[in-house]
Parts: sequence; structure tokens; C-alpha cells
Amino acid sequence: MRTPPPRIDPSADLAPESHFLPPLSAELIAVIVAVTGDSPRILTLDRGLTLPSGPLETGHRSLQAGVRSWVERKTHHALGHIEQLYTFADQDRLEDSEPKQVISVSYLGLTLEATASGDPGVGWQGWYRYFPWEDHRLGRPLVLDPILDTLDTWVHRAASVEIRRARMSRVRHTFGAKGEPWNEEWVLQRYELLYEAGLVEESRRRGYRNHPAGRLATGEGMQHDHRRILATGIARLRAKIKYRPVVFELLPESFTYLRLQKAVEALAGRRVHKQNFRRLIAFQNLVEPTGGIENQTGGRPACLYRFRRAVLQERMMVGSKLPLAK
Amino acid sequence: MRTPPPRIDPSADLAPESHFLPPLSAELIAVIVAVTGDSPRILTLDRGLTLPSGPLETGHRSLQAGVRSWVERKTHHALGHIEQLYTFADQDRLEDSEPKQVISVSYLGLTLEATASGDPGVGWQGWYRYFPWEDHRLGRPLVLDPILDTLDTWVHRAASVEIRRARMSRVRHTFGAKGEPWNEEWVLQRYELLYEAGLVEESRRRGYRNHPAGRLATGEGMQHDHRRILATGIARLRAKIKYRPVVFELLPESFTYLRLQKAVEALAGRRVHKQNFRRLIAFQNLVEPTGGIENQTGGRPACLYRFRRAVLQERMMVGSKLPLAK
DNA sequence: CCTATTATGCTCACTCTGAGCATTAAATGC
DNA sequence: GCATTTAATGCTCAGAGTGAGCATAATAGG
Repeated sequence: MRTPPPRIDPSADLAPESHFLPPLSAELIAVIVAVTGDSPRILTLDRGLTLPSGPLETGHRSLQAGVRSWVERKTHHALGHIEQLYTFADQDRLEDSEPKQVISVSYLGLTLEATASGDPGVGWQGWYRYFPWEDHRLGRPLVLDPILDTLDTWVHRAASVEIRRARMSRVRHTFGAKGEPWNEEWVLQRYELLYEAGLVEESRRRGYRNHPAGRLATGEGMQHDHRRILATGIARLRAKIKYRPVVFELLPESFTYLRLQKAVEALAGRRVHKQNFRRLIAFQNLVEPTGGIENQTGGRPACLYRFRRAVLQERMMVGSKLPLAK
Repeated sequence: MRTPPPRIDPSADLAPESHFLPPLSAELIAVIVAVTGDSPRILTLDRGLTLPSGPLETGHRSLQAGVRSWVERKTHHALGHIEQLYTFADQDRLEDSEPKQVISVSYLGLTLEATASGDPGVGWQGWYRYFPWEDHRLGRPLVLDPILDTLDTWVHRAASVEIRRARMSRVRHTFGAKGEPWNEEWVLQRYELLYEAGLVEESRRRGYRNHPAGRLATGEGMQHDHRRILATGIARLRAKIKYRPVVFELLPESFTYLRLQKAVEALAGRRVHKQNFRRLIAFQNLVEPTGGIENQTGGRPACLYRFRRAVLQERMMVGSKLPLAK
């Protein structure tokens, strides 16, 4: 098509600061999500302290293939959906400053919950254990009160009026205080705010000044920045269920509308209007009746449905709108 | 808070296939976007054949800081917005199979177009040069006709009825054929489809069977997978302008509504209804009048506005809705 | 049979959006 | 000066989509 012109060495232009390359290694970290009943869960090691992770190997054709092969061995379930979350290489991520540089690539995966493998410490944990303020299904959670109080003193400790104003409006908008609406997607922003304000264990570990209010119940901590990665995953998933039909990866072959709704509510951390939810699902032609009936409902029996997997082929991008728009 | 339990070595469980770690290096690749008049442009090297890239250095505090420092030296402009696109490590990315493994982290950056540096081969290229079928501002582009014709023969060359059906519906939905609407966000899906069908230079290079129709005008190619990365960047940007106020990073301090609209149209590759566009912008309180007047408009002079940068602080997540919803 | 419980069907008001008509304010050509 | 052209700006209206709630159906348990 054309003869390639002489190539300019890009590094000569673009990477001036240092040409010393330290030993580099790559690590894969996975947020593996399942839903049991109305509890959203994640796969953890170390009794809930870390997310599953491991080095990138040559045996893996791609990053995604690497994560997939791990998790399928671990859960004995096919990973329904997998997507990349974020790549970090910040040197200040490391708690002990090694000379070695690590690139961490994080992934979000959806699956059905399986019995945990026999290893001690490996298992599923409800994610609201780490983010108790994120569960608004029974209304505004009470943990928010002490959190907002403490954030308020953080706002007033600001060095200047501008900083105080900025902090105040940030708290207002991320946490939905003072009449602002709660937006369930801003999981990461809320965690980062708590981190900066020194209200989570991880930031206290990192030498952020301890808050005078002392220990506040702000969820379980995790090692390294794993809780931050988890927040990223939850935020991504909460956003994604609104426009892609990924919830179905968390459900068995056949399910009732209510079970589907409970899964959505578990992920989103808020409740939805039942009739409108049904209307939206029915209208989009994403599911078809199996013909079966579930009569362990406690009331009128419910029709069973299955996800029409064909839609994924038909339209690569199906809009699975959910009544979570706000 | 708790005593850490004995850590399980994650690699023992999670990375079974090989423990040989090859020499690893990390590369940063940037899609730097600017808008000049009504042309969306990207910064390129090698006379348009490659995107700017370079190795990750220890001097960089983080991946993002690395990209930022490059680009600011290159363009002499502050990068307004920068975000990570995707991380690849697929070994089949490499054209010559080296033993060395490379992780490529790609970024999207927005800036104002500056005069290109003096280096030969370095400069700005309109992005529709690489994706001529993506520009629908003057209606459906004519290049689509031969492309769809050739895709049609690809559909009919399918080995089985199922594959043919799947191919046909994929073409229909990604390219908006046969009454389906055109969705400007599916840039990557369209490029991948053309790649698989052997209709772009890059796939012909990679040994995909050459199509009998021979050479088809499917835009300029790039080296390696840079055109694929560019497609990812365009898709991301087209999606993002609809819900975050990032367009303003591509505009000077003060601008008219029309200029703002032209920038949006350039990025989205489609036109929007002028009055509704104004209504939406005005309603969202994203801009404020500077008081100035632009009278080189050719008609009635237009008011000048500036972006209210304060909104970025006030609300970390501002919805900058644009009339591109569809 | 009555009540509790859940499933399911349907209505209604409100908002958002696409589309177009109408008016205003300049430059340009006669 | 005046008509014409060009673009900016203001406003209306119909249709789609959504939130909220009422009403009915079908089961289990007393």
C-alpha cells in the first residue's frame, strides 16, 4: 500500500526522563462477582483480606485468558462475562518500597457462586461487608450518619475557605447529603473521599493523619489497594447493568422476574419499582418463558424465564435498560 | 484492626500453566485528540503511520503521569483530560514473534491543537482518514456502499448456515444496514468486523485470506495495532461526550455555541439539531457568557461563552447530556 | 371461605426529546 | 437605503419513555 518511511524512534522523543528500566513484573487481580439470593458476593482469599491475584504467565495467550483460566479452576464454573477494569503502576501503591516495578491489571468477572474450594481462607464474601454505606435497599443506611458527621468535621478542618467549600460540595454530591440525590454508581468516588479524609483503615495505614474521632465503623479493610479495586469493580458493574444484559451471567438457566429483580437490586444497592421493572424487561425481548412455573414463591406462582442468549449474537450491543436511570 | 492470617500464595492456586517469566516490558501508547474547525485530529508519528508511544520509565510516578509528561512536551499544551483506554498483552499482537513479552497500556488524551514540533513525520491527522466510513455529518458516506457489498460476499462465503446468519446480523447491526439505525459509538466493532472479513490492510498483513474483491478503499492503515487502538479511543470519546463535559477540553477559553456544536459533531460524526443543542447546553448550566460577541459568523453575531470549570469541582460527576442519545 | 402474599395487567401524569416554525441581528449586493 | 442572505436565538408541540400507583389473579394457610 505504501513504503514505510524511516521510523523515528519514539522513545527519543517521548521518554526523556530516564532510560533505566527496572525489573518489571505484571500481576493480574480479579474481582469475581456472584449473587446468592439477595447478597452480592466476591471471591476472596485470606479470609476476605485480598482479592485473587497472580502473576502474568507466558502460558496465557492474553491477559483475559489468564484471568479466565484461573477463575474457572477456582470456581468450577465458566466465567460468564469478563472485562478489564484498570491498570495501575503507581509506585506508591507498594507498601514496602521495593526497587521492582509492578504493573497490576485488574479484571471484573461474573459467575455463578460455586462451593468454595477446600482451601482455608478462600471463599465468598458479601461485598457490603466492605462498603456498608452502599446498601440502600432498606432505605438510607444508618452507618451514613456517623460517617457524614465525621466528614463534616473533616470539611471544617480545611486549611482555607476555598478548600472547605470544595470539600463540602464534594461530600454533598458524592454522598447525597443535604437534599442531593444518592447516586449508586459513585462507589469509587465515595471510597476515595473516605480515604482522603482518613476514615478508612487503608488510609490510616498509609500515614494519613488519624482522625480525632478515632475508629469509625467504615467497613472491613483489605490488603494493599484491593478495596479500592473492589470499589472500581462495583462501580463498573452498577453502571453496566443499566445498558448491557450482564445480570443474566449471575443467574441460573431459568429464573423468575423477581429473582432477576433481586439480583439487580443486590448489585445496585437500591430497590426498583416491581411493575415498571417487569415492563422494561418484557418490552426488550431479552427473555423468553421456559413454560415452567415456580410455585415456592409464597403467593401466586411465577412464570420462569430464560435469557435469550441469541440477542448477544444478533446485536453485539444490546441495550438492557433497567429502571435505575435516575 | 485484625491480625492478618497466614497468606496463601495466590500463584500456587491461580497460575498453574507456567512459572517461567519472560523478560517483560511496558509500553505506553497515546491517542491524543484535538479538534480544528470541524476536523477531529490525532497526534501521529511516522507521517501518520503510528501513534506516539514509548516505554514506561521509573521517572514516572504513575502511568498517567508518564503519558502526560510526554504529550505536554510534544504539543506545548496542557493535556486537558486524560484517561486509560485499555491494556493489551496478547502475544499475537507482535508481528515478529520475539521471546520478549510486552504489555501495552493505551491512553486517550484531549488537548488543543498546537503547531506540530519540527520533527519530520510528526503531526496531526484527521481521524476520518483512517475511518472514512465513520463520518456521517453529510449523510451516509458513499464509501459504505462498496464496503457493504464486499461484506455481503463475506457473509455468503460463510461455511455454514449458522455462521452466515450470525455474520449477516452482525453486519446489519454494526453498520446499520437494512433499516437498522447507525450507532456512531460502535467504531471498534465496525473496525473489528472489517478486520475479520479481511477488508483492512492490517488483517491482510496478518495472513487473513485476501478477499477476491481485492483492494478496497477502507481508510489508511497504521502500523501494528495502532488503528485498532485509535478505534477504541474514538469509540470511548464518542460515548463519553454524552455524559461528561469533556468537549470543552478541545475548545479555547471562549467559544460560541456553534463552535461547541461543530466540535461535538466532528467527534460524533453526525449532525445535531441546532436549537435542541442550545437548549440542552443552556439548561445544564455548564457554560456562562463571557459578555463578548463574535461577529465573524457570517450572520447575526453570536454570544461568546466559557466553560464553568467550577462544575468539575462542584459535582465530580456532571452529566453533560448531549442530543446524541438515539 | 377469608386472609396474606406474591404475580401480573393497566392507567395516568410528568419529563425529556426530536422536529420544526418564527423572529432577530448582523453582512452583502444592488 | 433596501432587499437578500446567513446565522443566532426564542418558542411550541407531539410522541416516547418513565415513575408511581391502582386493580386483579392465583396460590397457601388458617
